[in-house]
Amino acid sequence: MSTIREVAKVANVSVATVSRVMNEKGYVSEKARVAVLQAIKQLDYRPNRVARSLFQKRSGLIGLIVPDITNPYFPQLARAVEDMAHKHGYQVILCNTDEQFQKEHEYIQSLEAMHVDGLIITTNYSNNPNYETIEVPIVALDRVLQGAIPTVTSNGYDGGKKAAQFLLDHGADELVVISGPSKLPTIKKRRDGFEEVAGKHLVASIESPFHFQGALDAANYLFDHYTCNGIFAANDVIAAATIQVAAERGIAIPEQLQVIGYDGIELGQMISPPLTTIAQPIYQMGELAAKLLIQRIEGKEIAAVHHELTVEVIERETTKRKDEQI
Amino acid sequence: MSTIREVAKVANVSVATVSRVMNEKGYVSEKARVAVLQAIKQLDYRPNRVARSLFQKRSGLIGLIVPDITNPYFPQLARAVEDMAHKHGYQVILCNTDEQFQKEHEYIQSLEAMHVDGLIITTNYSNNPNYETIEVPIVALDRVLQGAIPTVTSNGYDGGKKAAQFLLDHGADELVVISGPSKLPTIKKRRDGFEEVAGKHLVASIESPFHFQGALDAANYLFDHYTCNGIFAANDVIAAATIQVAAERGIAIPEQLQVIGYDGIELGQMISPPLTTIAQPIYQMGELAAKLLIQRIEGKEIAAVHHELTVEVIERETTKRKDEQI
DNA sequence: TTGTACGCGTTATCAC
DNA sequence: GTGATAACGCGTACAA
Repeated sequence: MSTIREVAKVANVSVATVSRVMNEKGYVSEKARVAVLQAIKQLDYRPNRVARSLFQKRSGLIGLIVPDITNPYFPQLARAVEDMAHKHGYQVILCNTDEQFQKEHEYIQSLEAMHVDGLIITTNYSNNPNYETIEVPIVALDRVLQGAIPTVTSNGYDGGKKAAQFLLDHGADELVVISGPSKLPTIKKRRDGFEEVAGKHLVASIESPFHFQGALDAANYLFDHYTCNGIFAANDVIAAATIQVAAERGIAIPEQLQVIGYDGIELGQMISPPLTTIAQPIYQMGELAAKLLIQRIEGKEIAAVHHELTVEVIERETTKRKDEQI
Repeated sequence: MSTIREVAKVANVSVATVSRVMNEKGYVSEKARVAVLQAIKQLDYRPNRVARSLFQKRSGLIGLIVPDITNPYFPQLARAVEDMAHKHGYQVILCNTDEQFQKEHEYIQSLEAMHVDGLIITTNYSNNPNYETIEVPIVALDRVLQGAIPTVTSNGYDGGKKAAQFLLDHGADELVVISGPSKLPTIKKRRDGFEEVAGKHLVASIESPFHFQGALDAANYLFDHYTCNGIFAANDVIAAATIQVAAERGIAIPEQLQVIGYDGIELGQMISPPLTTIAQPIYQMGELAAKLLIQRIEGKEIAAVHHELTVEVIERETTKRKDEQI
């Protein structure tokens, strides 16, 4: 890899001139310009981003911290973040915390030490007081962080209410919610909204991990202990596990049991029957988070507001048709 | 963020001493050591990785280039790579090429310019002659690159053969393979293996994109033009789409049609009926690729060999039981 | 219009 | 044992 000095030598100018040509700053004669351009091409010169970062104190890197990349929700989010970042000339460093506080902490330290320009965080631990001490700009995505940190989520409370209303409207009257870990505020809201509308029709409210294997256990527990005809799962993976277990037990969906998920990931279309779900605008959420972050990075003061995007029901085949319910 | 100079000042020593303490190199008196440690703690000093990279010419970063992170196969791979990298003190930069040559090229340039220590590449374009000119160590994962580049794949040829044999053994005698883009050598092998064993039982061989939507189209095309009772899909996503379309058309699986996928991603367990598939050792592949890369980075000369891991059939419910077939 | 020289934060090589 | 000091490659005052 050649350096700016070699280019200067080949072009018979000084490094300053090369730099000026590269960054299109300051005056440089046409003759020098073409000589430099020529030399750059000849040597396949690309500026060393490390040295540049050191000087400029910006790295062009955005850290994206997710709890579990094998949960398909996060790749879709990551994809949106990456697209937007790429569009603005940033690169994304993706880190997996495994839901472990320790790993999250390590990654944040590490990313700060490598001078990322900003951080998008989709994990949170209520007992973590550190976010306020982080010097780089942060945006929280899908989860809510303490402190004055801009946040992007979907309206889970409304989503929960819509799910309950939808099930009731379609003839289910014994409702269950399989929530995720309720220590996550965004998750708790989904359950709260659901329970409020479900009212006296609520049969049970249980918790499940987000990963498929754990959700299978939760679903088995549910069917062992309760009977119901309408289930709201806190995410689509849990819904898929629920459907899987129902199928094993010979419970007909949607005839005997209606299921509605949350997220709107592609998985919902892949399973049979295709999943009715409360869809978050995942791509927009990722884009918005990235956009907010980049604005902050580039100096615009943005309010530490909470952006709560609306969700909508996508009706597929794990719920009854309106005309079937009668 | 405080610098080494500030630490030196607080501890009343020179920066050299601080550096020695940090890196545990060279002699330093116990008294100086505790003073430095004390100062480091007090200032919450962490060395600037950018400056360190500039000097050492290593960044502690590994670039991982994938074609599509929303295809669940790649997150599982990424997860393995990341775990192994993390274990050795490296961080992973994940980049999405969208199967576009242009983006891949940009990312590689960019990653080189930021002095990543190595590259793991899971995309390839037969018309890309550039890999040989890249200066950092490279390992190819799941795809085969030209030039003397170590490669990790699964034995797709054997996988294809196993799939055909399995279908034949379970009573299917009109076989179809829905392959992925055949310009990818690893994909082509799966098809070749299948076709060889299928022999005169092969009814059709069609191609499909890897993403779900495209695979739906391919499956519809298939059912419009051919009849068959055994399908081998080049990956699990295509298999899921095929099953979806079959369900829509009222084709009973596995009674009328048996389906076998390839990959062994978690999705296979999530769909109904659960998917019989040729499982790659995904996690091991990711680990191995990362391990090979790190070995090369750290100076060990490793042969540019092709590591081809074995695959195995995971029998689930999209194929008939042996005892049912009669 | 162009070149010299310095600083960014770190590590390594010398003298002391 | 320890402290100056010279790199690493880049960008930019400032002088020419």
